[in-house]
Amino acid sequence: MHSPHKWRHRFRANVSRWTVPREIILDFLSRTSKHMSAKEIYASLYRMYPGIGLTTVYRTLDLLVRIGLINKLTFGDGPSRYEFKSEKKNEHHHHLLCTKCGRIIDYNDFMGEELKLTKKTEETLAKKYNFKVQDHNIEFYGLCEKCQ
Amino acid sequence: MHSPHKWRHRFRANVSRWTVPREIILDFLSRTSKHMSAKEIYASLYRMYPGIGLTTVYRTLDLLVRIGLINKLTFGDGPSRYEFKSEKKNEHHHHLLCTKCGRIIDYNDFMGEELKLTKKTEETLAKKYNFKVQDHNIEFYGLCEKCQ
DNA sequence: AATGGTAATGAAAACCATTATCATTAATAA
DNA sequence: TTATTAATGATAATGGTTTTCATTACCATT
Ligand SMILES: [Mn+2]
Ligand SMILES: [Mn+2]
Ligand SMILES: [Zn+2]
Ligand SMILES: [Zn+2]
Repeated sequence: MHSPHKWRHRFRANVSRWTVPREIILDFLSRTSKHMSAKEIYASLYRMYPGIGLTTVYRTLDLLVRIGLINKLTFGDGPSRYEFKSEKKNEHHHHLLCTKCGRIIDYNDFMGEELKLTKKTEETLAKKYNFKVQDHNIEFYGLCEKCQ
Repeated sequence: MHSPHKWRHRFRANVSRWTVPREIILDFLSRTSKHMSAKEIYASLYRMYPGIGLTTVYRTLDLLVRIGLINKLTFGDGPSRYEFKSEKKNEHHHHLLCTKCGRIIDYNDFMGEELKLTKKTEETLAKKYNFKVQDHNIEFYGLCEKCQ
């Protein structure tokens, strides 16, 4: 697995080596739309690649977050979950979380309005609290179709 | 500690008993504006009430969240934090989180605009995904005054 | 006020996600 | 090819939270 790959340069730029486990994990995440925990990723990969340890999954996920290729999602219950971050600018999205069954729904409606609100908020909060906003997170809690 | 208290009926309504540890913990939270972890609450109470166990703090916090008297905040790093939920309608607020030092800043600017956005979002998402929104959370990540 | 049924408590152990350790392996530059 | 050193993976350790279980204390009913 030494073929040139579209993400290889991102690792170089971050003084990190392009390794087999990293490619496998990143490739796996890029092909799923699920929000998976480290253990779930480990288990999914185990059948095909039993050599990859859970520790390496954790370390790789941490690196991918630092590099900016994936998002780490921490909802109140259970383990952290991860999702591939699409490079397409219009695929920025947030989540609906079912408080009963735990279902996670992506949505990207209202991104225009949201951008307007967040931009305005960021500017004013920067002045008022001298706080430099880098990112934001919005989530809605409630009951999904099946659970209400 | 058997005096009638303004929160006592909330416990009754939830088939829960009004106990000394519960009153102490709730009273403590209602008097601080900090966002504290279970262990921090336990430690704060220990001097005056060394009889209250950490387990009871966890259980009481869980109950208070269920009853709706406090909020549980789970930022990615470290333990969950808790804050008293003000009964005043205009004190709904969100958080600015410093990614460097962990500082948490409350803000309640733009609540008008926010309400407009969230209401609109809730309505449309209810139709589109048949999802019944109960609550929402917004947070901004960045660098606080001291850390930039 | 006394009683009894049962929820709540607290100490300890268990649980579980995540991180640290360390000997071994493998990616990269020379 | 070789040397350097980052990355890996098995294992142990960590730390927040939950479970267990014997004891205590609410509180509805006498
Ligand atoms: Mn998503
Ligand atoms: Mn707050
Ligand atoms: Zn559901
Ligand atoms: Zn800071």
